[in-house]
Amino acid sequence: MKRPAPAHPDPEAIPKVDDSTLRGFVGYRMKRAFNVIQDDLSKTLKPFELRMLTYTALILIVDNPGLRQSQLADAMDVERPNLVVILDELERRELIVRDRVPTDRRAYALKATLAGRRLSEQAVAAVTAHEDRLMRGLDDGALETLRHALKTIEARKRRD
Amino acid sequence: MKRPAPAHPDPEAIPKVDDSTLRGFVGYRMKRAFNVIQDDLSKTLKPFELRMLTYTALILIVDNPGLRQSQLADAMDVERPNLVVILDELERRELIVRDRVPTDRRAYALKATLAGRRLSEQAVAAVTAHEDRLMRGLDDGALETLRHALKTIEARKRRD
DNA sequence: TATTGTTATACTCTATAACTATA
DNA sequence: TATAGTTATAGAGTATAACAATA
Repeated sequence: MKRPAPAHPDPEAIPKVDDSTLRGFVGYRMKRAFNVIQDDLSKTLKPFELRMLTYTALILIVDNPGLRQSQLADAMDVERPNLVVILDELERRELIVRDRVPTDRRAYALKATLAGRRLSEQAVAAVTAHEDRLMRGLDDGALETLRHALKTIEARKRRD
Repeated sequence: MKRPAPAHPDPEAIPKVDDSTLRGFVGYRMKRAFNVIQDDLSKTLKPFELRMLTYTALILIVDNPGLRQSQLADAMDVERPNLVVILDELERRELIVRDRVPTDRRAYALKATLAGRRLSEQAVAAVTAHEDRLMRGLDDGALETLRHALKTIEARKRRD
């Protein structure tokens, strides 16, 4: 019986889409690179039932005990309302607590529980392995230049 | 022995949130840098009533006349259904047309109209200026290293 | 049977306005 | 009045299943 033709019998038969105009832009390349990182990060965090946002929030709370929600929202560059559901999820899983601040009863002091600190430790180890995997092929000099370039771009942030 | 001298003796100076753990990850820096690029790009494209996705689609259609929707979706790394509304918008604005392919009546050959080519030309010029602004401060060597690093990361894409 | 484009749907991320309880 | 956290809501972006027309 006739087998269906192989997907790519001839490399010339599948003309690659020309994205040379877009390739000229760092933003285009960064979006594509970040998509790869994000995809791999999601898979890395899956076993811990964490997403990028819940992971980021957890680490920042572990590293900054007593943080207010508004400070965390500011640090994460998200609006306050969007943080609520993220913290609800971490609190429900008993990874963090929202302690009332005695001196300002409007605010909460965010703290990680022991379980939260343990999970963050494991997650950081997994994400470190994920980064090592993705950055393989870049030497120390290239990595340092990359970090510096990203910091420079971040510093161009508009506040209008 | 120097004390860490505060920039100005401001008692209201809020302590910065410590994100040193996250700063260790390129992914975190890239998300923050990309947010800045995306914000600025949105403002840059606003006068043309384009978003990142409609802009990307338009450029690829201009540069690849006759492209199929499935090829474009593949090139843009989006699922086919999500492309439909993007193309609907470009078609409604008469920037592109969906021509039937005579040899395969299931498919559409995407082509930019004259208006589409003109708009894409203007948009590319504006985005070029936006990139020049954002990348200011990076010398040619750093930029080249950045491009290469992003390509290397993109190439780590998983296909599972 | 497989593929192209489509519809319907759902989930995540993000942004704004308005509310509450404090200050 | 102003601020911290919340609720409600809406708009993007993304992913999957299922369908009609065509191969």
